[in-house]
Amino acid sequence: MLGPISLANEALRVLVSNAIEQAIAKGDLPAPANGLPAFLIEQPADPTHGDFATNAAMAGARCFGKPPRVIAQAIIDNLALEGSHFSRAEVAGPGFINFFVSDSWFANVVSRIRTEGSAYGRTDFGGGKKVMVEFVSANPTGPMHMGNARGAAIGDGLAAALDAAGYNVSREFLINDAGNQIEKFAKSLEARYLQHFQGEENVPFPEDGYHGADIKMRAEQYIEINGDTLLNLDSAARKQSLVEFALPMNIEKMKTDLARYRISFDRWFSETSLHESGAVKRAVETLTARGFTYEKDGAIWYKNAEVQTKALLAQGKSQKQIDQLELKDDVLVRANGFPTYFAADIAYHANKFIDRSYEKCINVWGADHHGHVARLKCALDALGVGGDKLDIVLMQLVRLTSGGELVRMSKRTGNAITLSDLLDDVPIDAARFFFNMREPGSQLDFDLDLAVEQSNQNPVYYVQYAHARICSIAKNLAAEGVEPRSCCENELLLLNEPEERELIRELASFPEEIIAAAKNYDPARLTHFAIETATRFHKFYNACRCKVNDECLMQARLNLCLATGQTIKNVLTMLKIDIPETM
RNA sequence: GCGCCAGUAGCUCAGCUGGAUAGAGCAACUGCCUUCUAAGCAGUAGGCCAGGGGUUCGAGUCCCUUCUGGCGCACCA
Repeated sequence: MLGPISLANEALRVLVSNAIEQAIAKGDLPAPANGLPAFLIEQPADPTHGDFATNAAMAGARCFGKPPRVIAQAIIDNLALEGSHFSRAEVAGPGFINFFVSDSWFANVVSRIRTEGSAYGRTDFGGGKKVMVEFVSANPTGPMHMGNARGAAIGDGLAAALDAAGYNVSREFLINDAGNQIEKFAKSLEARYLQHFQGEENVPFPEDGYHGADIKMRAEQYIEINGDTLLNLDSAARKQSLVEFALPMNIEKMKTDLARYRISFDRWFSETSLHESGAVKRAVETLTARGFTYEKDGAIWYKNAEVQTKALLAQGKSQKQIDQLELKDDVLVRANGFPTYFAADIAYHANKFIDRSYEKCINVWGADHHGHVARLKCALDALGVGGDKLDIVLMQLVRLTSGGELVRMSKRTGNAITLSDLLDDVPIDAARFFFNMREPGSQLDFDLDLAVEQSNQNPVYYVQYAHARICSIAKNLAAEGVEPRSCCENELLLLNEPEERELIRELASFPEEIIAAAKNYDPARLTHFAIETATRFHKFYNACRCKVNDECLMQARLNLCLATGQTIKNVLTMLKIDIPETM
């Protein structure tokens, strides 16, 4: 089932195509040599230009060898609009053909929303395709930061859009509980532990260690429970005990923070499990068997330069352009026998696509990882997995501002602001909405003051307010004994004020907006839609009263209000934002 | 040096994959509550879409180039 806009689009495409063929058959237009021109159906920004428009006449100017306006008239003369959702068509501007939908189309939109209820907006566009969105995947050695907060909101919003667009979606968090940063974590914990007993000045802190207060806190927590029992152990055993104590606590903290942020993952996937199961080893072996590795300086290397060069040549890049990239090979297994993160990542994605048969995987990454994208995709091709099934959403970083100034540190802790700090200060609704207001690719300034402020400046309240107003209208009418009932088409046809039409038009675009959000990996479309819908409702509210003497008109407007409320509820539910009935 | 992302009103940003007179919000100014929530609405003002070339019926949108900013070019992840 498609949305009302798509249905009209498709119908219109057929009508215009038929009209062109009819015009040619009748001799109104010459038969083109190279087939019919490709044309677009679009929605004009200005409502006086109709509800839909096509550029068919302008697109066909060359192949028909006539001025666009003449072609447009020939198409209109051959249109068969009877029985369609369109009432009339006219030539406009340089040769657009503007179409006006019939009144019944608007009436149908309202009754459709009322019938579909919480399902309105959902389509089967995705055809149940199995997709995964992997997001956050924060380093478990410390607390989550603002970038994770944005990634969390974007990933969850994207997953919601894909779900509503008819995909079978899973949300996943990769726990990087292996590799070098865990070793750094261990060394840092050990140093803090020893410092507690032997004095800070007597125990050097590792230069590349984690200096955050959270490390010290975990060491102290360990001491509180287990005391000085680790002092007599060798370093390896000591570090193991500390990591086994601290890591689960950090992971648990991430889970509670994210739960507070209203995000739940279908799976928390452990990187360690890939090493333990032999999956990483197998991935390296497969690449070796396919001839994509070699040994040098005791390490196993992956022939990245060769594989990527081949891919770039296939894309039409010149050898000279490729030479400038100075592509380098990558280590898969270090000289000390430990696999690199790159090897683990290859194995992880093989696991997603082969072992778990995902048809598409989308990873939300910070922009600082972009250098990794092409490499990983090509490596998956080399492995025979199909790198084109992996898409990466690169998200630019977040800057916090307050009073127009950049905020770098939390006043409370003196450390970088964490997700936990953010959630203490900013309402969850505001945070979720804000982080989904900009497309992932643009840098984001997060204004702390604005997010906290409960005023008209804060768009999330603007949207919620529209819903609360609708609830209030229904409540007031109910108090006078007016209960909503379903309206017949003739009653809904009374909704013909410009503000009513504008509102309905916006509501009708919801399914398409969800599909666009899913297709473009841009959940910001959902917040934009929510704001635009609220705007049109507020305009309608000021122009049209629901409480009127004409019972039919009153019911029709009440139905429109309820349809609007339902739509706002549906979009806010996707974003996991509260839907208050009073404010 | 090479690559990726961006540059639109004083500020924060949209601009529906090339369409008609470039739009919102904030900040400034002017109006609208004895009738469904004024967290709202209506209006005024604000622009060389970073600069320059090109592609075509038509460019903020696509290509080339210069400038500016962010990020990246590890046996880190």
